[in-house]
Amino acid sequence: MKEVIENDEKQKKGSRAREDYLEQISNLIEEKGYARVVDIAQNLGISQASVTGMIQRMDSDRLVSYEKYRGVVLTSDGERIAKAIIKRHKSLAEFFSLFGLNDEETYQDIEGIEHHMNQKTLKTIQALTDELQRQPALLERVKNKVSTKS
Amino acid sequence: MKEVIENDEKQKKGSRAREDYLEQISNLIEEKGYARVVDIAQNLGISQASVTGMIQRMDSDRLVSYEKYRGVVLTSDGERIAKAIIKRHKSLAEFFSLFGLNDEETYQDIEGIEHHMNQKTLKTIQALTDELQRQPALLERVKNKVSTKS
DNA sequence: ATATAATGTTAGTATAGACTAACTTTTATT
DNA sequence: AATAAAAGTTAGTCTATACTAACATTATAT
Repeated sequence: MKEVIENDEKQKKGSRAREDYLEQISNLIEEKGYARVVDIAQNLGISQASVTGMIQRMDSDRLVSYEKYRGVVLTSDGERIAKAIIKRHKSLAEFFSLFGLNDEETYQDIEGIEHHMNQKTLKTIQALTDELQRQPALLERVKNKVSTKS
Repeated sequence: MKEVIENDEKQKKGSRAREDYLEQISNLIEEKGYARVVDIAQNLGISQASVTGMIQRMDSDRLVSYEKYRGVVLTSDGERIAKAIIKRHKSLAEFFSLFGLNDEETYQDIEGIEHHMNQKTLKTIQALTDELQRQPALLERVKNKVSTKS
């Protein structure tokens, strides 16, 4: 019984949508010092009303702290999740940009992928990035392989 | 007007859930020659009733062809999408298994990731896999880096 | 061939997350 | 301070996808 409730909560806290909100909120606070509904909506490409609804739910889940007409701030849980997702995003972006993959399409890929990557997998990507950065010749060979692929 | 309809259709056909169904159905047909509701449900970890409902919707979308109490088969559209997603799955599985990442956790990662990877990104992964397979020493260096990472 | 088990379907329900329209509050401009 | 614009909220709706319970069909075993 308890198990089920805990699983549900974990599921909710870590949902794709919530992670996207947390990422944007964190970025906005970083950039401008605050996160407004209108900007979150803009960055996520959804309506303001949807954002208001979601941040209310996220407040119930203790991911953010919200007071009507005032801004949103991250709780420690929210902060932790946001940091993790942003770190993943950066690692993936760095990895793909090695190959000149940093257009809009790849950005979409990253946004999709970043939610599904555990620590171990992420570390492998990071190690690979590191190695490729140290070996430009190797990187070139791989890049060449991509363009001449079947 | 037309744009909107086309986008909606594309969205529906390519949804995460539908891709998962197509992948499992294709795998089942490959393995056993047919795809039963009970097996699809089993493989996806959901109820039989949910599968029945979904394959009915997928029949409307022309992703599968379905007749009550008879099996499900893939249409050419379904086949095409299934092939693409399975190819992505295999490429990713091959890549990660290079690093000994092929446990249950990584499998989950792959299932999440495979839906969000365009052709260009996939080719890069494949080229990298190829290069690492040809250079065991390089692979070892990267693997070693992972285990001694901060 | 009938009883039982396995499989499949229907009907009704729930939930997450989006939407629009209408309304309220806050901020900016004169 | 009055008003217009911008931002935020509420209420109600929609869709995708899952669920359970009850029922229907098909397959299996005696």
